[in-house]
Amino acid sequence: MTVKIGIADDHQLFLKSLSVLVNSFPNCNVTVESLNGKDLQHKLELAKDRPDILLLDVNMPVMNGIEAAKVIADKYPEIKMVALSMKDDDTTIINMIKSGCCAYLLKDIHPEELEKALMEIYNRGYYNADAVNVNYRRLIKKAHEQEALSITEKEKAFLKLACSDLTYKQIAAKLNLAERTIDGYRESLFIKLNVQSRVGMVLEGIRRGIISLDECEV
Amino acid sequence: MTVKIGIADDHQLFLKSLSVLVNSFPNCNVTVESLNGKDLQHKLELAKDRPDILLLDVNMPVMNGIEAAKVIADKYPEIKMVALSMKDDDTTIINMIKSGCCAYLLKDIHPEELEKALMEIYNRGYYNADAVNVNYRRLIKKAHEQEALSITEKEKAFLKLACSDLTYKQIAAKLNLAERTIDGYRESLFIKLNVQSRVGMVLEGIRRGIISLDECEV
DNA sequence: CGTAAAAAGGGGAAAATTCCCGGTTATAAT
DNA sequence: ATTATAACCGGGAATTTTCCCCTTTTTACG
Repeated sequence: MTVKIGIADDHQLFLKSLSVLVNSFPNCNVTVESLNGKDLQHKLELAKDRPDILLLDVNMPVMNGIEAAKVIADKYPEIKMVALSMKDDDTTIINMIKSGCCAYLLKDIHPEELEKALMEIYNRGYYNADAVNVNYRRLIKKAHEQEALSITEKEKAFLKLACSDLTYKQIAAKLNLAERTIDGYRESLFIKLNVQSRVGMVLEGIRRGIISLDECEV
Repeated sequence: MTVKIGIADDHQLFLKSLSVLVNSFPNCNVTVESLNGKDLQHKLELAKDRPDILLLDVNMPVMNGIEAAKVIADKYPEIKMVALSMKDDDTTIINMIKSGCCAYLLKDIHPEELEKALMEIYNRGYYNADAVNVNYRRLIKKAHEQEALSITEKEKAFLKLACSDLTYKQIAAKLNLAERTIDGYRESLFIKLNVQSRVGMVLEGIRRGIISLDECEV
C-alpha cells in the first residue's frame, strides 16, 4: 500500500525537506509539491494520478491555504486535506476546518506523529491532534461569533490603512472618501471587534487574521 | 571530507525534515539537533566532536537565535554560524550578523543553494545570499541608527501596555505613575522610533522586535 | 559633598480621535 | 414604482492624544 501525498508550502527549504522526510515514511510517496495554492490547483488539474492526502500550509502568498482548501474541497472531494501551521490560532483553525480540512497540525509536531496522522487519515478519514483539539466546543462557539461579524471589503481596506502611522484624514484622502465615511467604517469595526480605540482595533484585526502584520506599512 | 552540521529550530517537524535533507547532501552530516538556543548550548558543551557549522533559526522560545549566536560566538569562535529565518527584516539581519553569524539565509531558498552555502562557508568562511545582500551598505547605516536608540526598561514597559485597548490614563494607573510621566515615555519613543502616532509607535515597536505581538493583551 | 544629568511631573493648548445627532444617495428586492 | 437597506456624508461635542512651556525629584559620579 502506498499513500500518495501532496505538499504545498511557500518556504522552499521546508517544502523540500518535508518532502524528503515524508518520502522516508515506508508507506508514503510525495507526488506533488507546490509553493502556493494557485500552483497546487494547477498541478492537480494536470495530474492524472492525484494525491490521496494534501498537506497545506496556511500562510502562503498568491493563494493561501484557506482559499486553496475551499477550491480543492469543491473540485476534488475525494482528496483529504491536512492544514499545517506554525501557530494554533483559534480563528485560523476554524477557517481551515470550515474550508474542508480533516485535520490541523502544528509545525512543531514530531515526525512520527505526522506519519501516524497520515496513516489514520488514510485509513479512517480523520485525525485530531491533541495539541489542537484541547477544547473543540470553545472553537465552535467562536466560529459562530465570527460568523456574525462579516467584515466588508471596504472596512478591510480601511483597516489595512489604519494599520499605519497615518491619520484618519490622510486615510480618507488615500481612499478618496469623506472623513465621516471613514469614521463610519471605524465605528462599525469597533463594534464588530469589540474595542474602544484605534490601537485596539488594529491589534485585534491582526490577531483575528483580518489583516496581517507584514501587509501594514508602518 | 565530511562537514559536521548542527541545527536549531523550534519547529520539530522542520528541524527533523531539514536534518534528513542535510544528511542527504554528500558531504554533510547532522551531528546536533536542538529545539532552542539553551538546549543547543547544553548539547555543544557535552559534545566531544563539535559541529563545523550551525544552522540557527532566529525565532525560538526560551533562547532565540540572536542570544544563542552571541553566546556561541564567544565560547566557540571556531564554529561558523548561519542564521535561518522566514523574513528578511532589516533589523533581524543586522542583529544576527552583529551576533556573529557569517551568513543569513531565508527559509524559502532552494535546497541546492543551502548545500552551496554550507560548502562555501566551510571552505571560504562566508557566503552572501543574493536575496539578502541586496544593499549591504544601507543595512550598516541602519545598524548605526539602531545603536543610537537604546530603549529603556521603563519605556519598554510602557510600550508593552500601549500595545492594548487602554488609554494612557489607564496605563498610568497600571504603572502607578502620573499621566505626564507616561507622556514623557511616549514622547521619547516617538522620537526614537520616528513615528507620529500611538498606532505607529506600537507597530514599529513590534516590527523592531522591542515588543512581540503575543505579549500584548489586546 | 556638590553638581550635572536623567527621570518624573504640572499645566495648558492644538490636533486627532471618538461618539452621536441627523440627511442624502445608490442599490436591490417586491 | 416603491420601499427597504445599506453606503456615504455633514456637523458638532466630548474625550484622548499630541505637543511644548516649565519645575521638582532622583540618580550618578568626580
